[in-house]
Amino acid sequence: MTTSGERVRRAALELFAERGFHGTGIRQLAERAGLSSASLYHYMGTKEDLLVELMRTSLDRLVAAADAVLLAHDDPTSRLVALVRLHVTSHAERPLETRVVDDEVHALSPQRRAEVVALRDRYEAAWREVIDDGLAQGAFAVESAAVARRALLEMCSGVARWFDPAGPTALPALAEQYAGLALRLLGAETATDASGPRRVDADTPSPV
Amino acid sequence: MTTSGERVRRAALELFAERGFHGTGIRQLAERAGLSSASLYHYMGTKEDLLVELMRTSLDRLVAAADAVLLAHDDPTSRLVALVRLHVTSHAERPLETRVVDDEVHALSPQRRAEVVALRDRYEAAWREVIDDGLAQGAFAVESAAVARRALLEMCSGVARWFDPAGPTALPALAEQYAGLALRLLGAETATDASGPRRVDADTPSPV
DNA sequence: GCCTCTCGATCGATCGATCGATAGCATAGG
DNA sequence: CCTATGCTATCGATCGATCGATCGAGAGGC
Repeated sequence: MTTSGERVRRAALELFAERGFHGTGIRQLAERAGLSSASLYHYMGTKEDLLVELMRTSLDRLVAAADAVLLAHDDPTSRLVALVRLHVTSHAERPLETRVVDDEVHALSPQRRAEVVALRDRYEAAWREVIDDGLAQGAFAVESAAVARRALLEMCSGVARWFDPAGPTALPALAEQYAGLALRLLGAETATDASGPRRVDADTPSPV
Repeated sequence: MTTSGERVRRAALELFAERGFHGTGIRQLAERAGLSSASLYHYMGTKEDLLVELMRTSLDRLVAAADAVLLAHDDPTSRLVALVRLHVTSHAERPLETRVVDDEVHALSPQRRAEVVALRDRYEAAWREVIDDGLAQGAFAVESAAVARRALLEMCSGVARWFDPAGPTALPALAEQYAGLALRLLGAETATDASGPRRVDADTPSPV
């Protein structure tokens, strides 16, 4: 059984992802959730509160998963592979959440935005640590760690905008491809074979 | 001298990029342009017409520049480097245009969206051709041309969201870095040195 | 006397949000 | 067992504000 509260959140997720926060009206939200617009307010604060809640839920999970990755792995290469798998998998499996998080930050008031951005920064700090360590240890070789990190994050986030579960590439294979692309981009020394996927950490279960 | 029409377009560009299409009101637009909301309509059709015009202008330039790249270069490697330079440079120099194009497509009605998406697809077709050719000729080595193309485009587009002209990396150097990252990601055979920038085509002037 | 440009006033529609009321269900008091 | 009380869930009606857009009018140059 799904509760009305869950239906409200689901409706908001779908509509915010599809039409954007400002493009979604309270009445559309209510209709999608199967409620009147008045009843909506029994399950949420303001419309912005609802958006923040969706973002926080999504980012909390991502941050926790990233922390788990750092705990489960030691060397920068396997950590990076695990982070890429995590990011690609979660963006492909939850495109609505991640699209809302990535695209609707601008709709938040300054205070709420700061809160959400702080969470996002905490997540990206894991990437920063891994890439910096890899550079310091000589496992990676790039001119700028900051540039490489941003390039990698944007590249992996894009998956949420085009991945189709019914498409030619299954998700696990896609995550492996991205891990290989990321290692090559970083100049990882293990990347000598130009075409095959890299199986640095094949027996780790999907962390999301 | 700047005409009122130019000021309207500039205001729309800034506000659509900052607050989004649906987050920008006609009256904000007018205030930023230094006009009344009624006068606005002397220089535009509907608000959506204005958005489409901004997108088309930006995409037309991008498509023309990509076509010029294909004309000016023959082999896939130098073509790809030129495309990356073009994309990164234009996204860094015109972050407002590119953010509007990349983020506000969802605000368009189906017909207008189809028109804009067709333009964007025409641009991306240049990337597809270059990557497919490079794979066929053995210059690149990736599992999936489609995956690599999307990863590259997302990675390069992200520049518009964070590049700071006053930051530590100047734009030409950044474009070179991205060209190097892209070649490594594609498994280009020339990418043997792991750290230095690649100067495959250093004497081509910036095409945007 | 047209043509370009600008504006105040205002249109109907929709916005996010709140109100008081009602129905259903639980639990406690007699 | 009955009913009084209180809590959860729901809604129609409506609030003031703002939305995108239009109107007729005026100002100024050609």
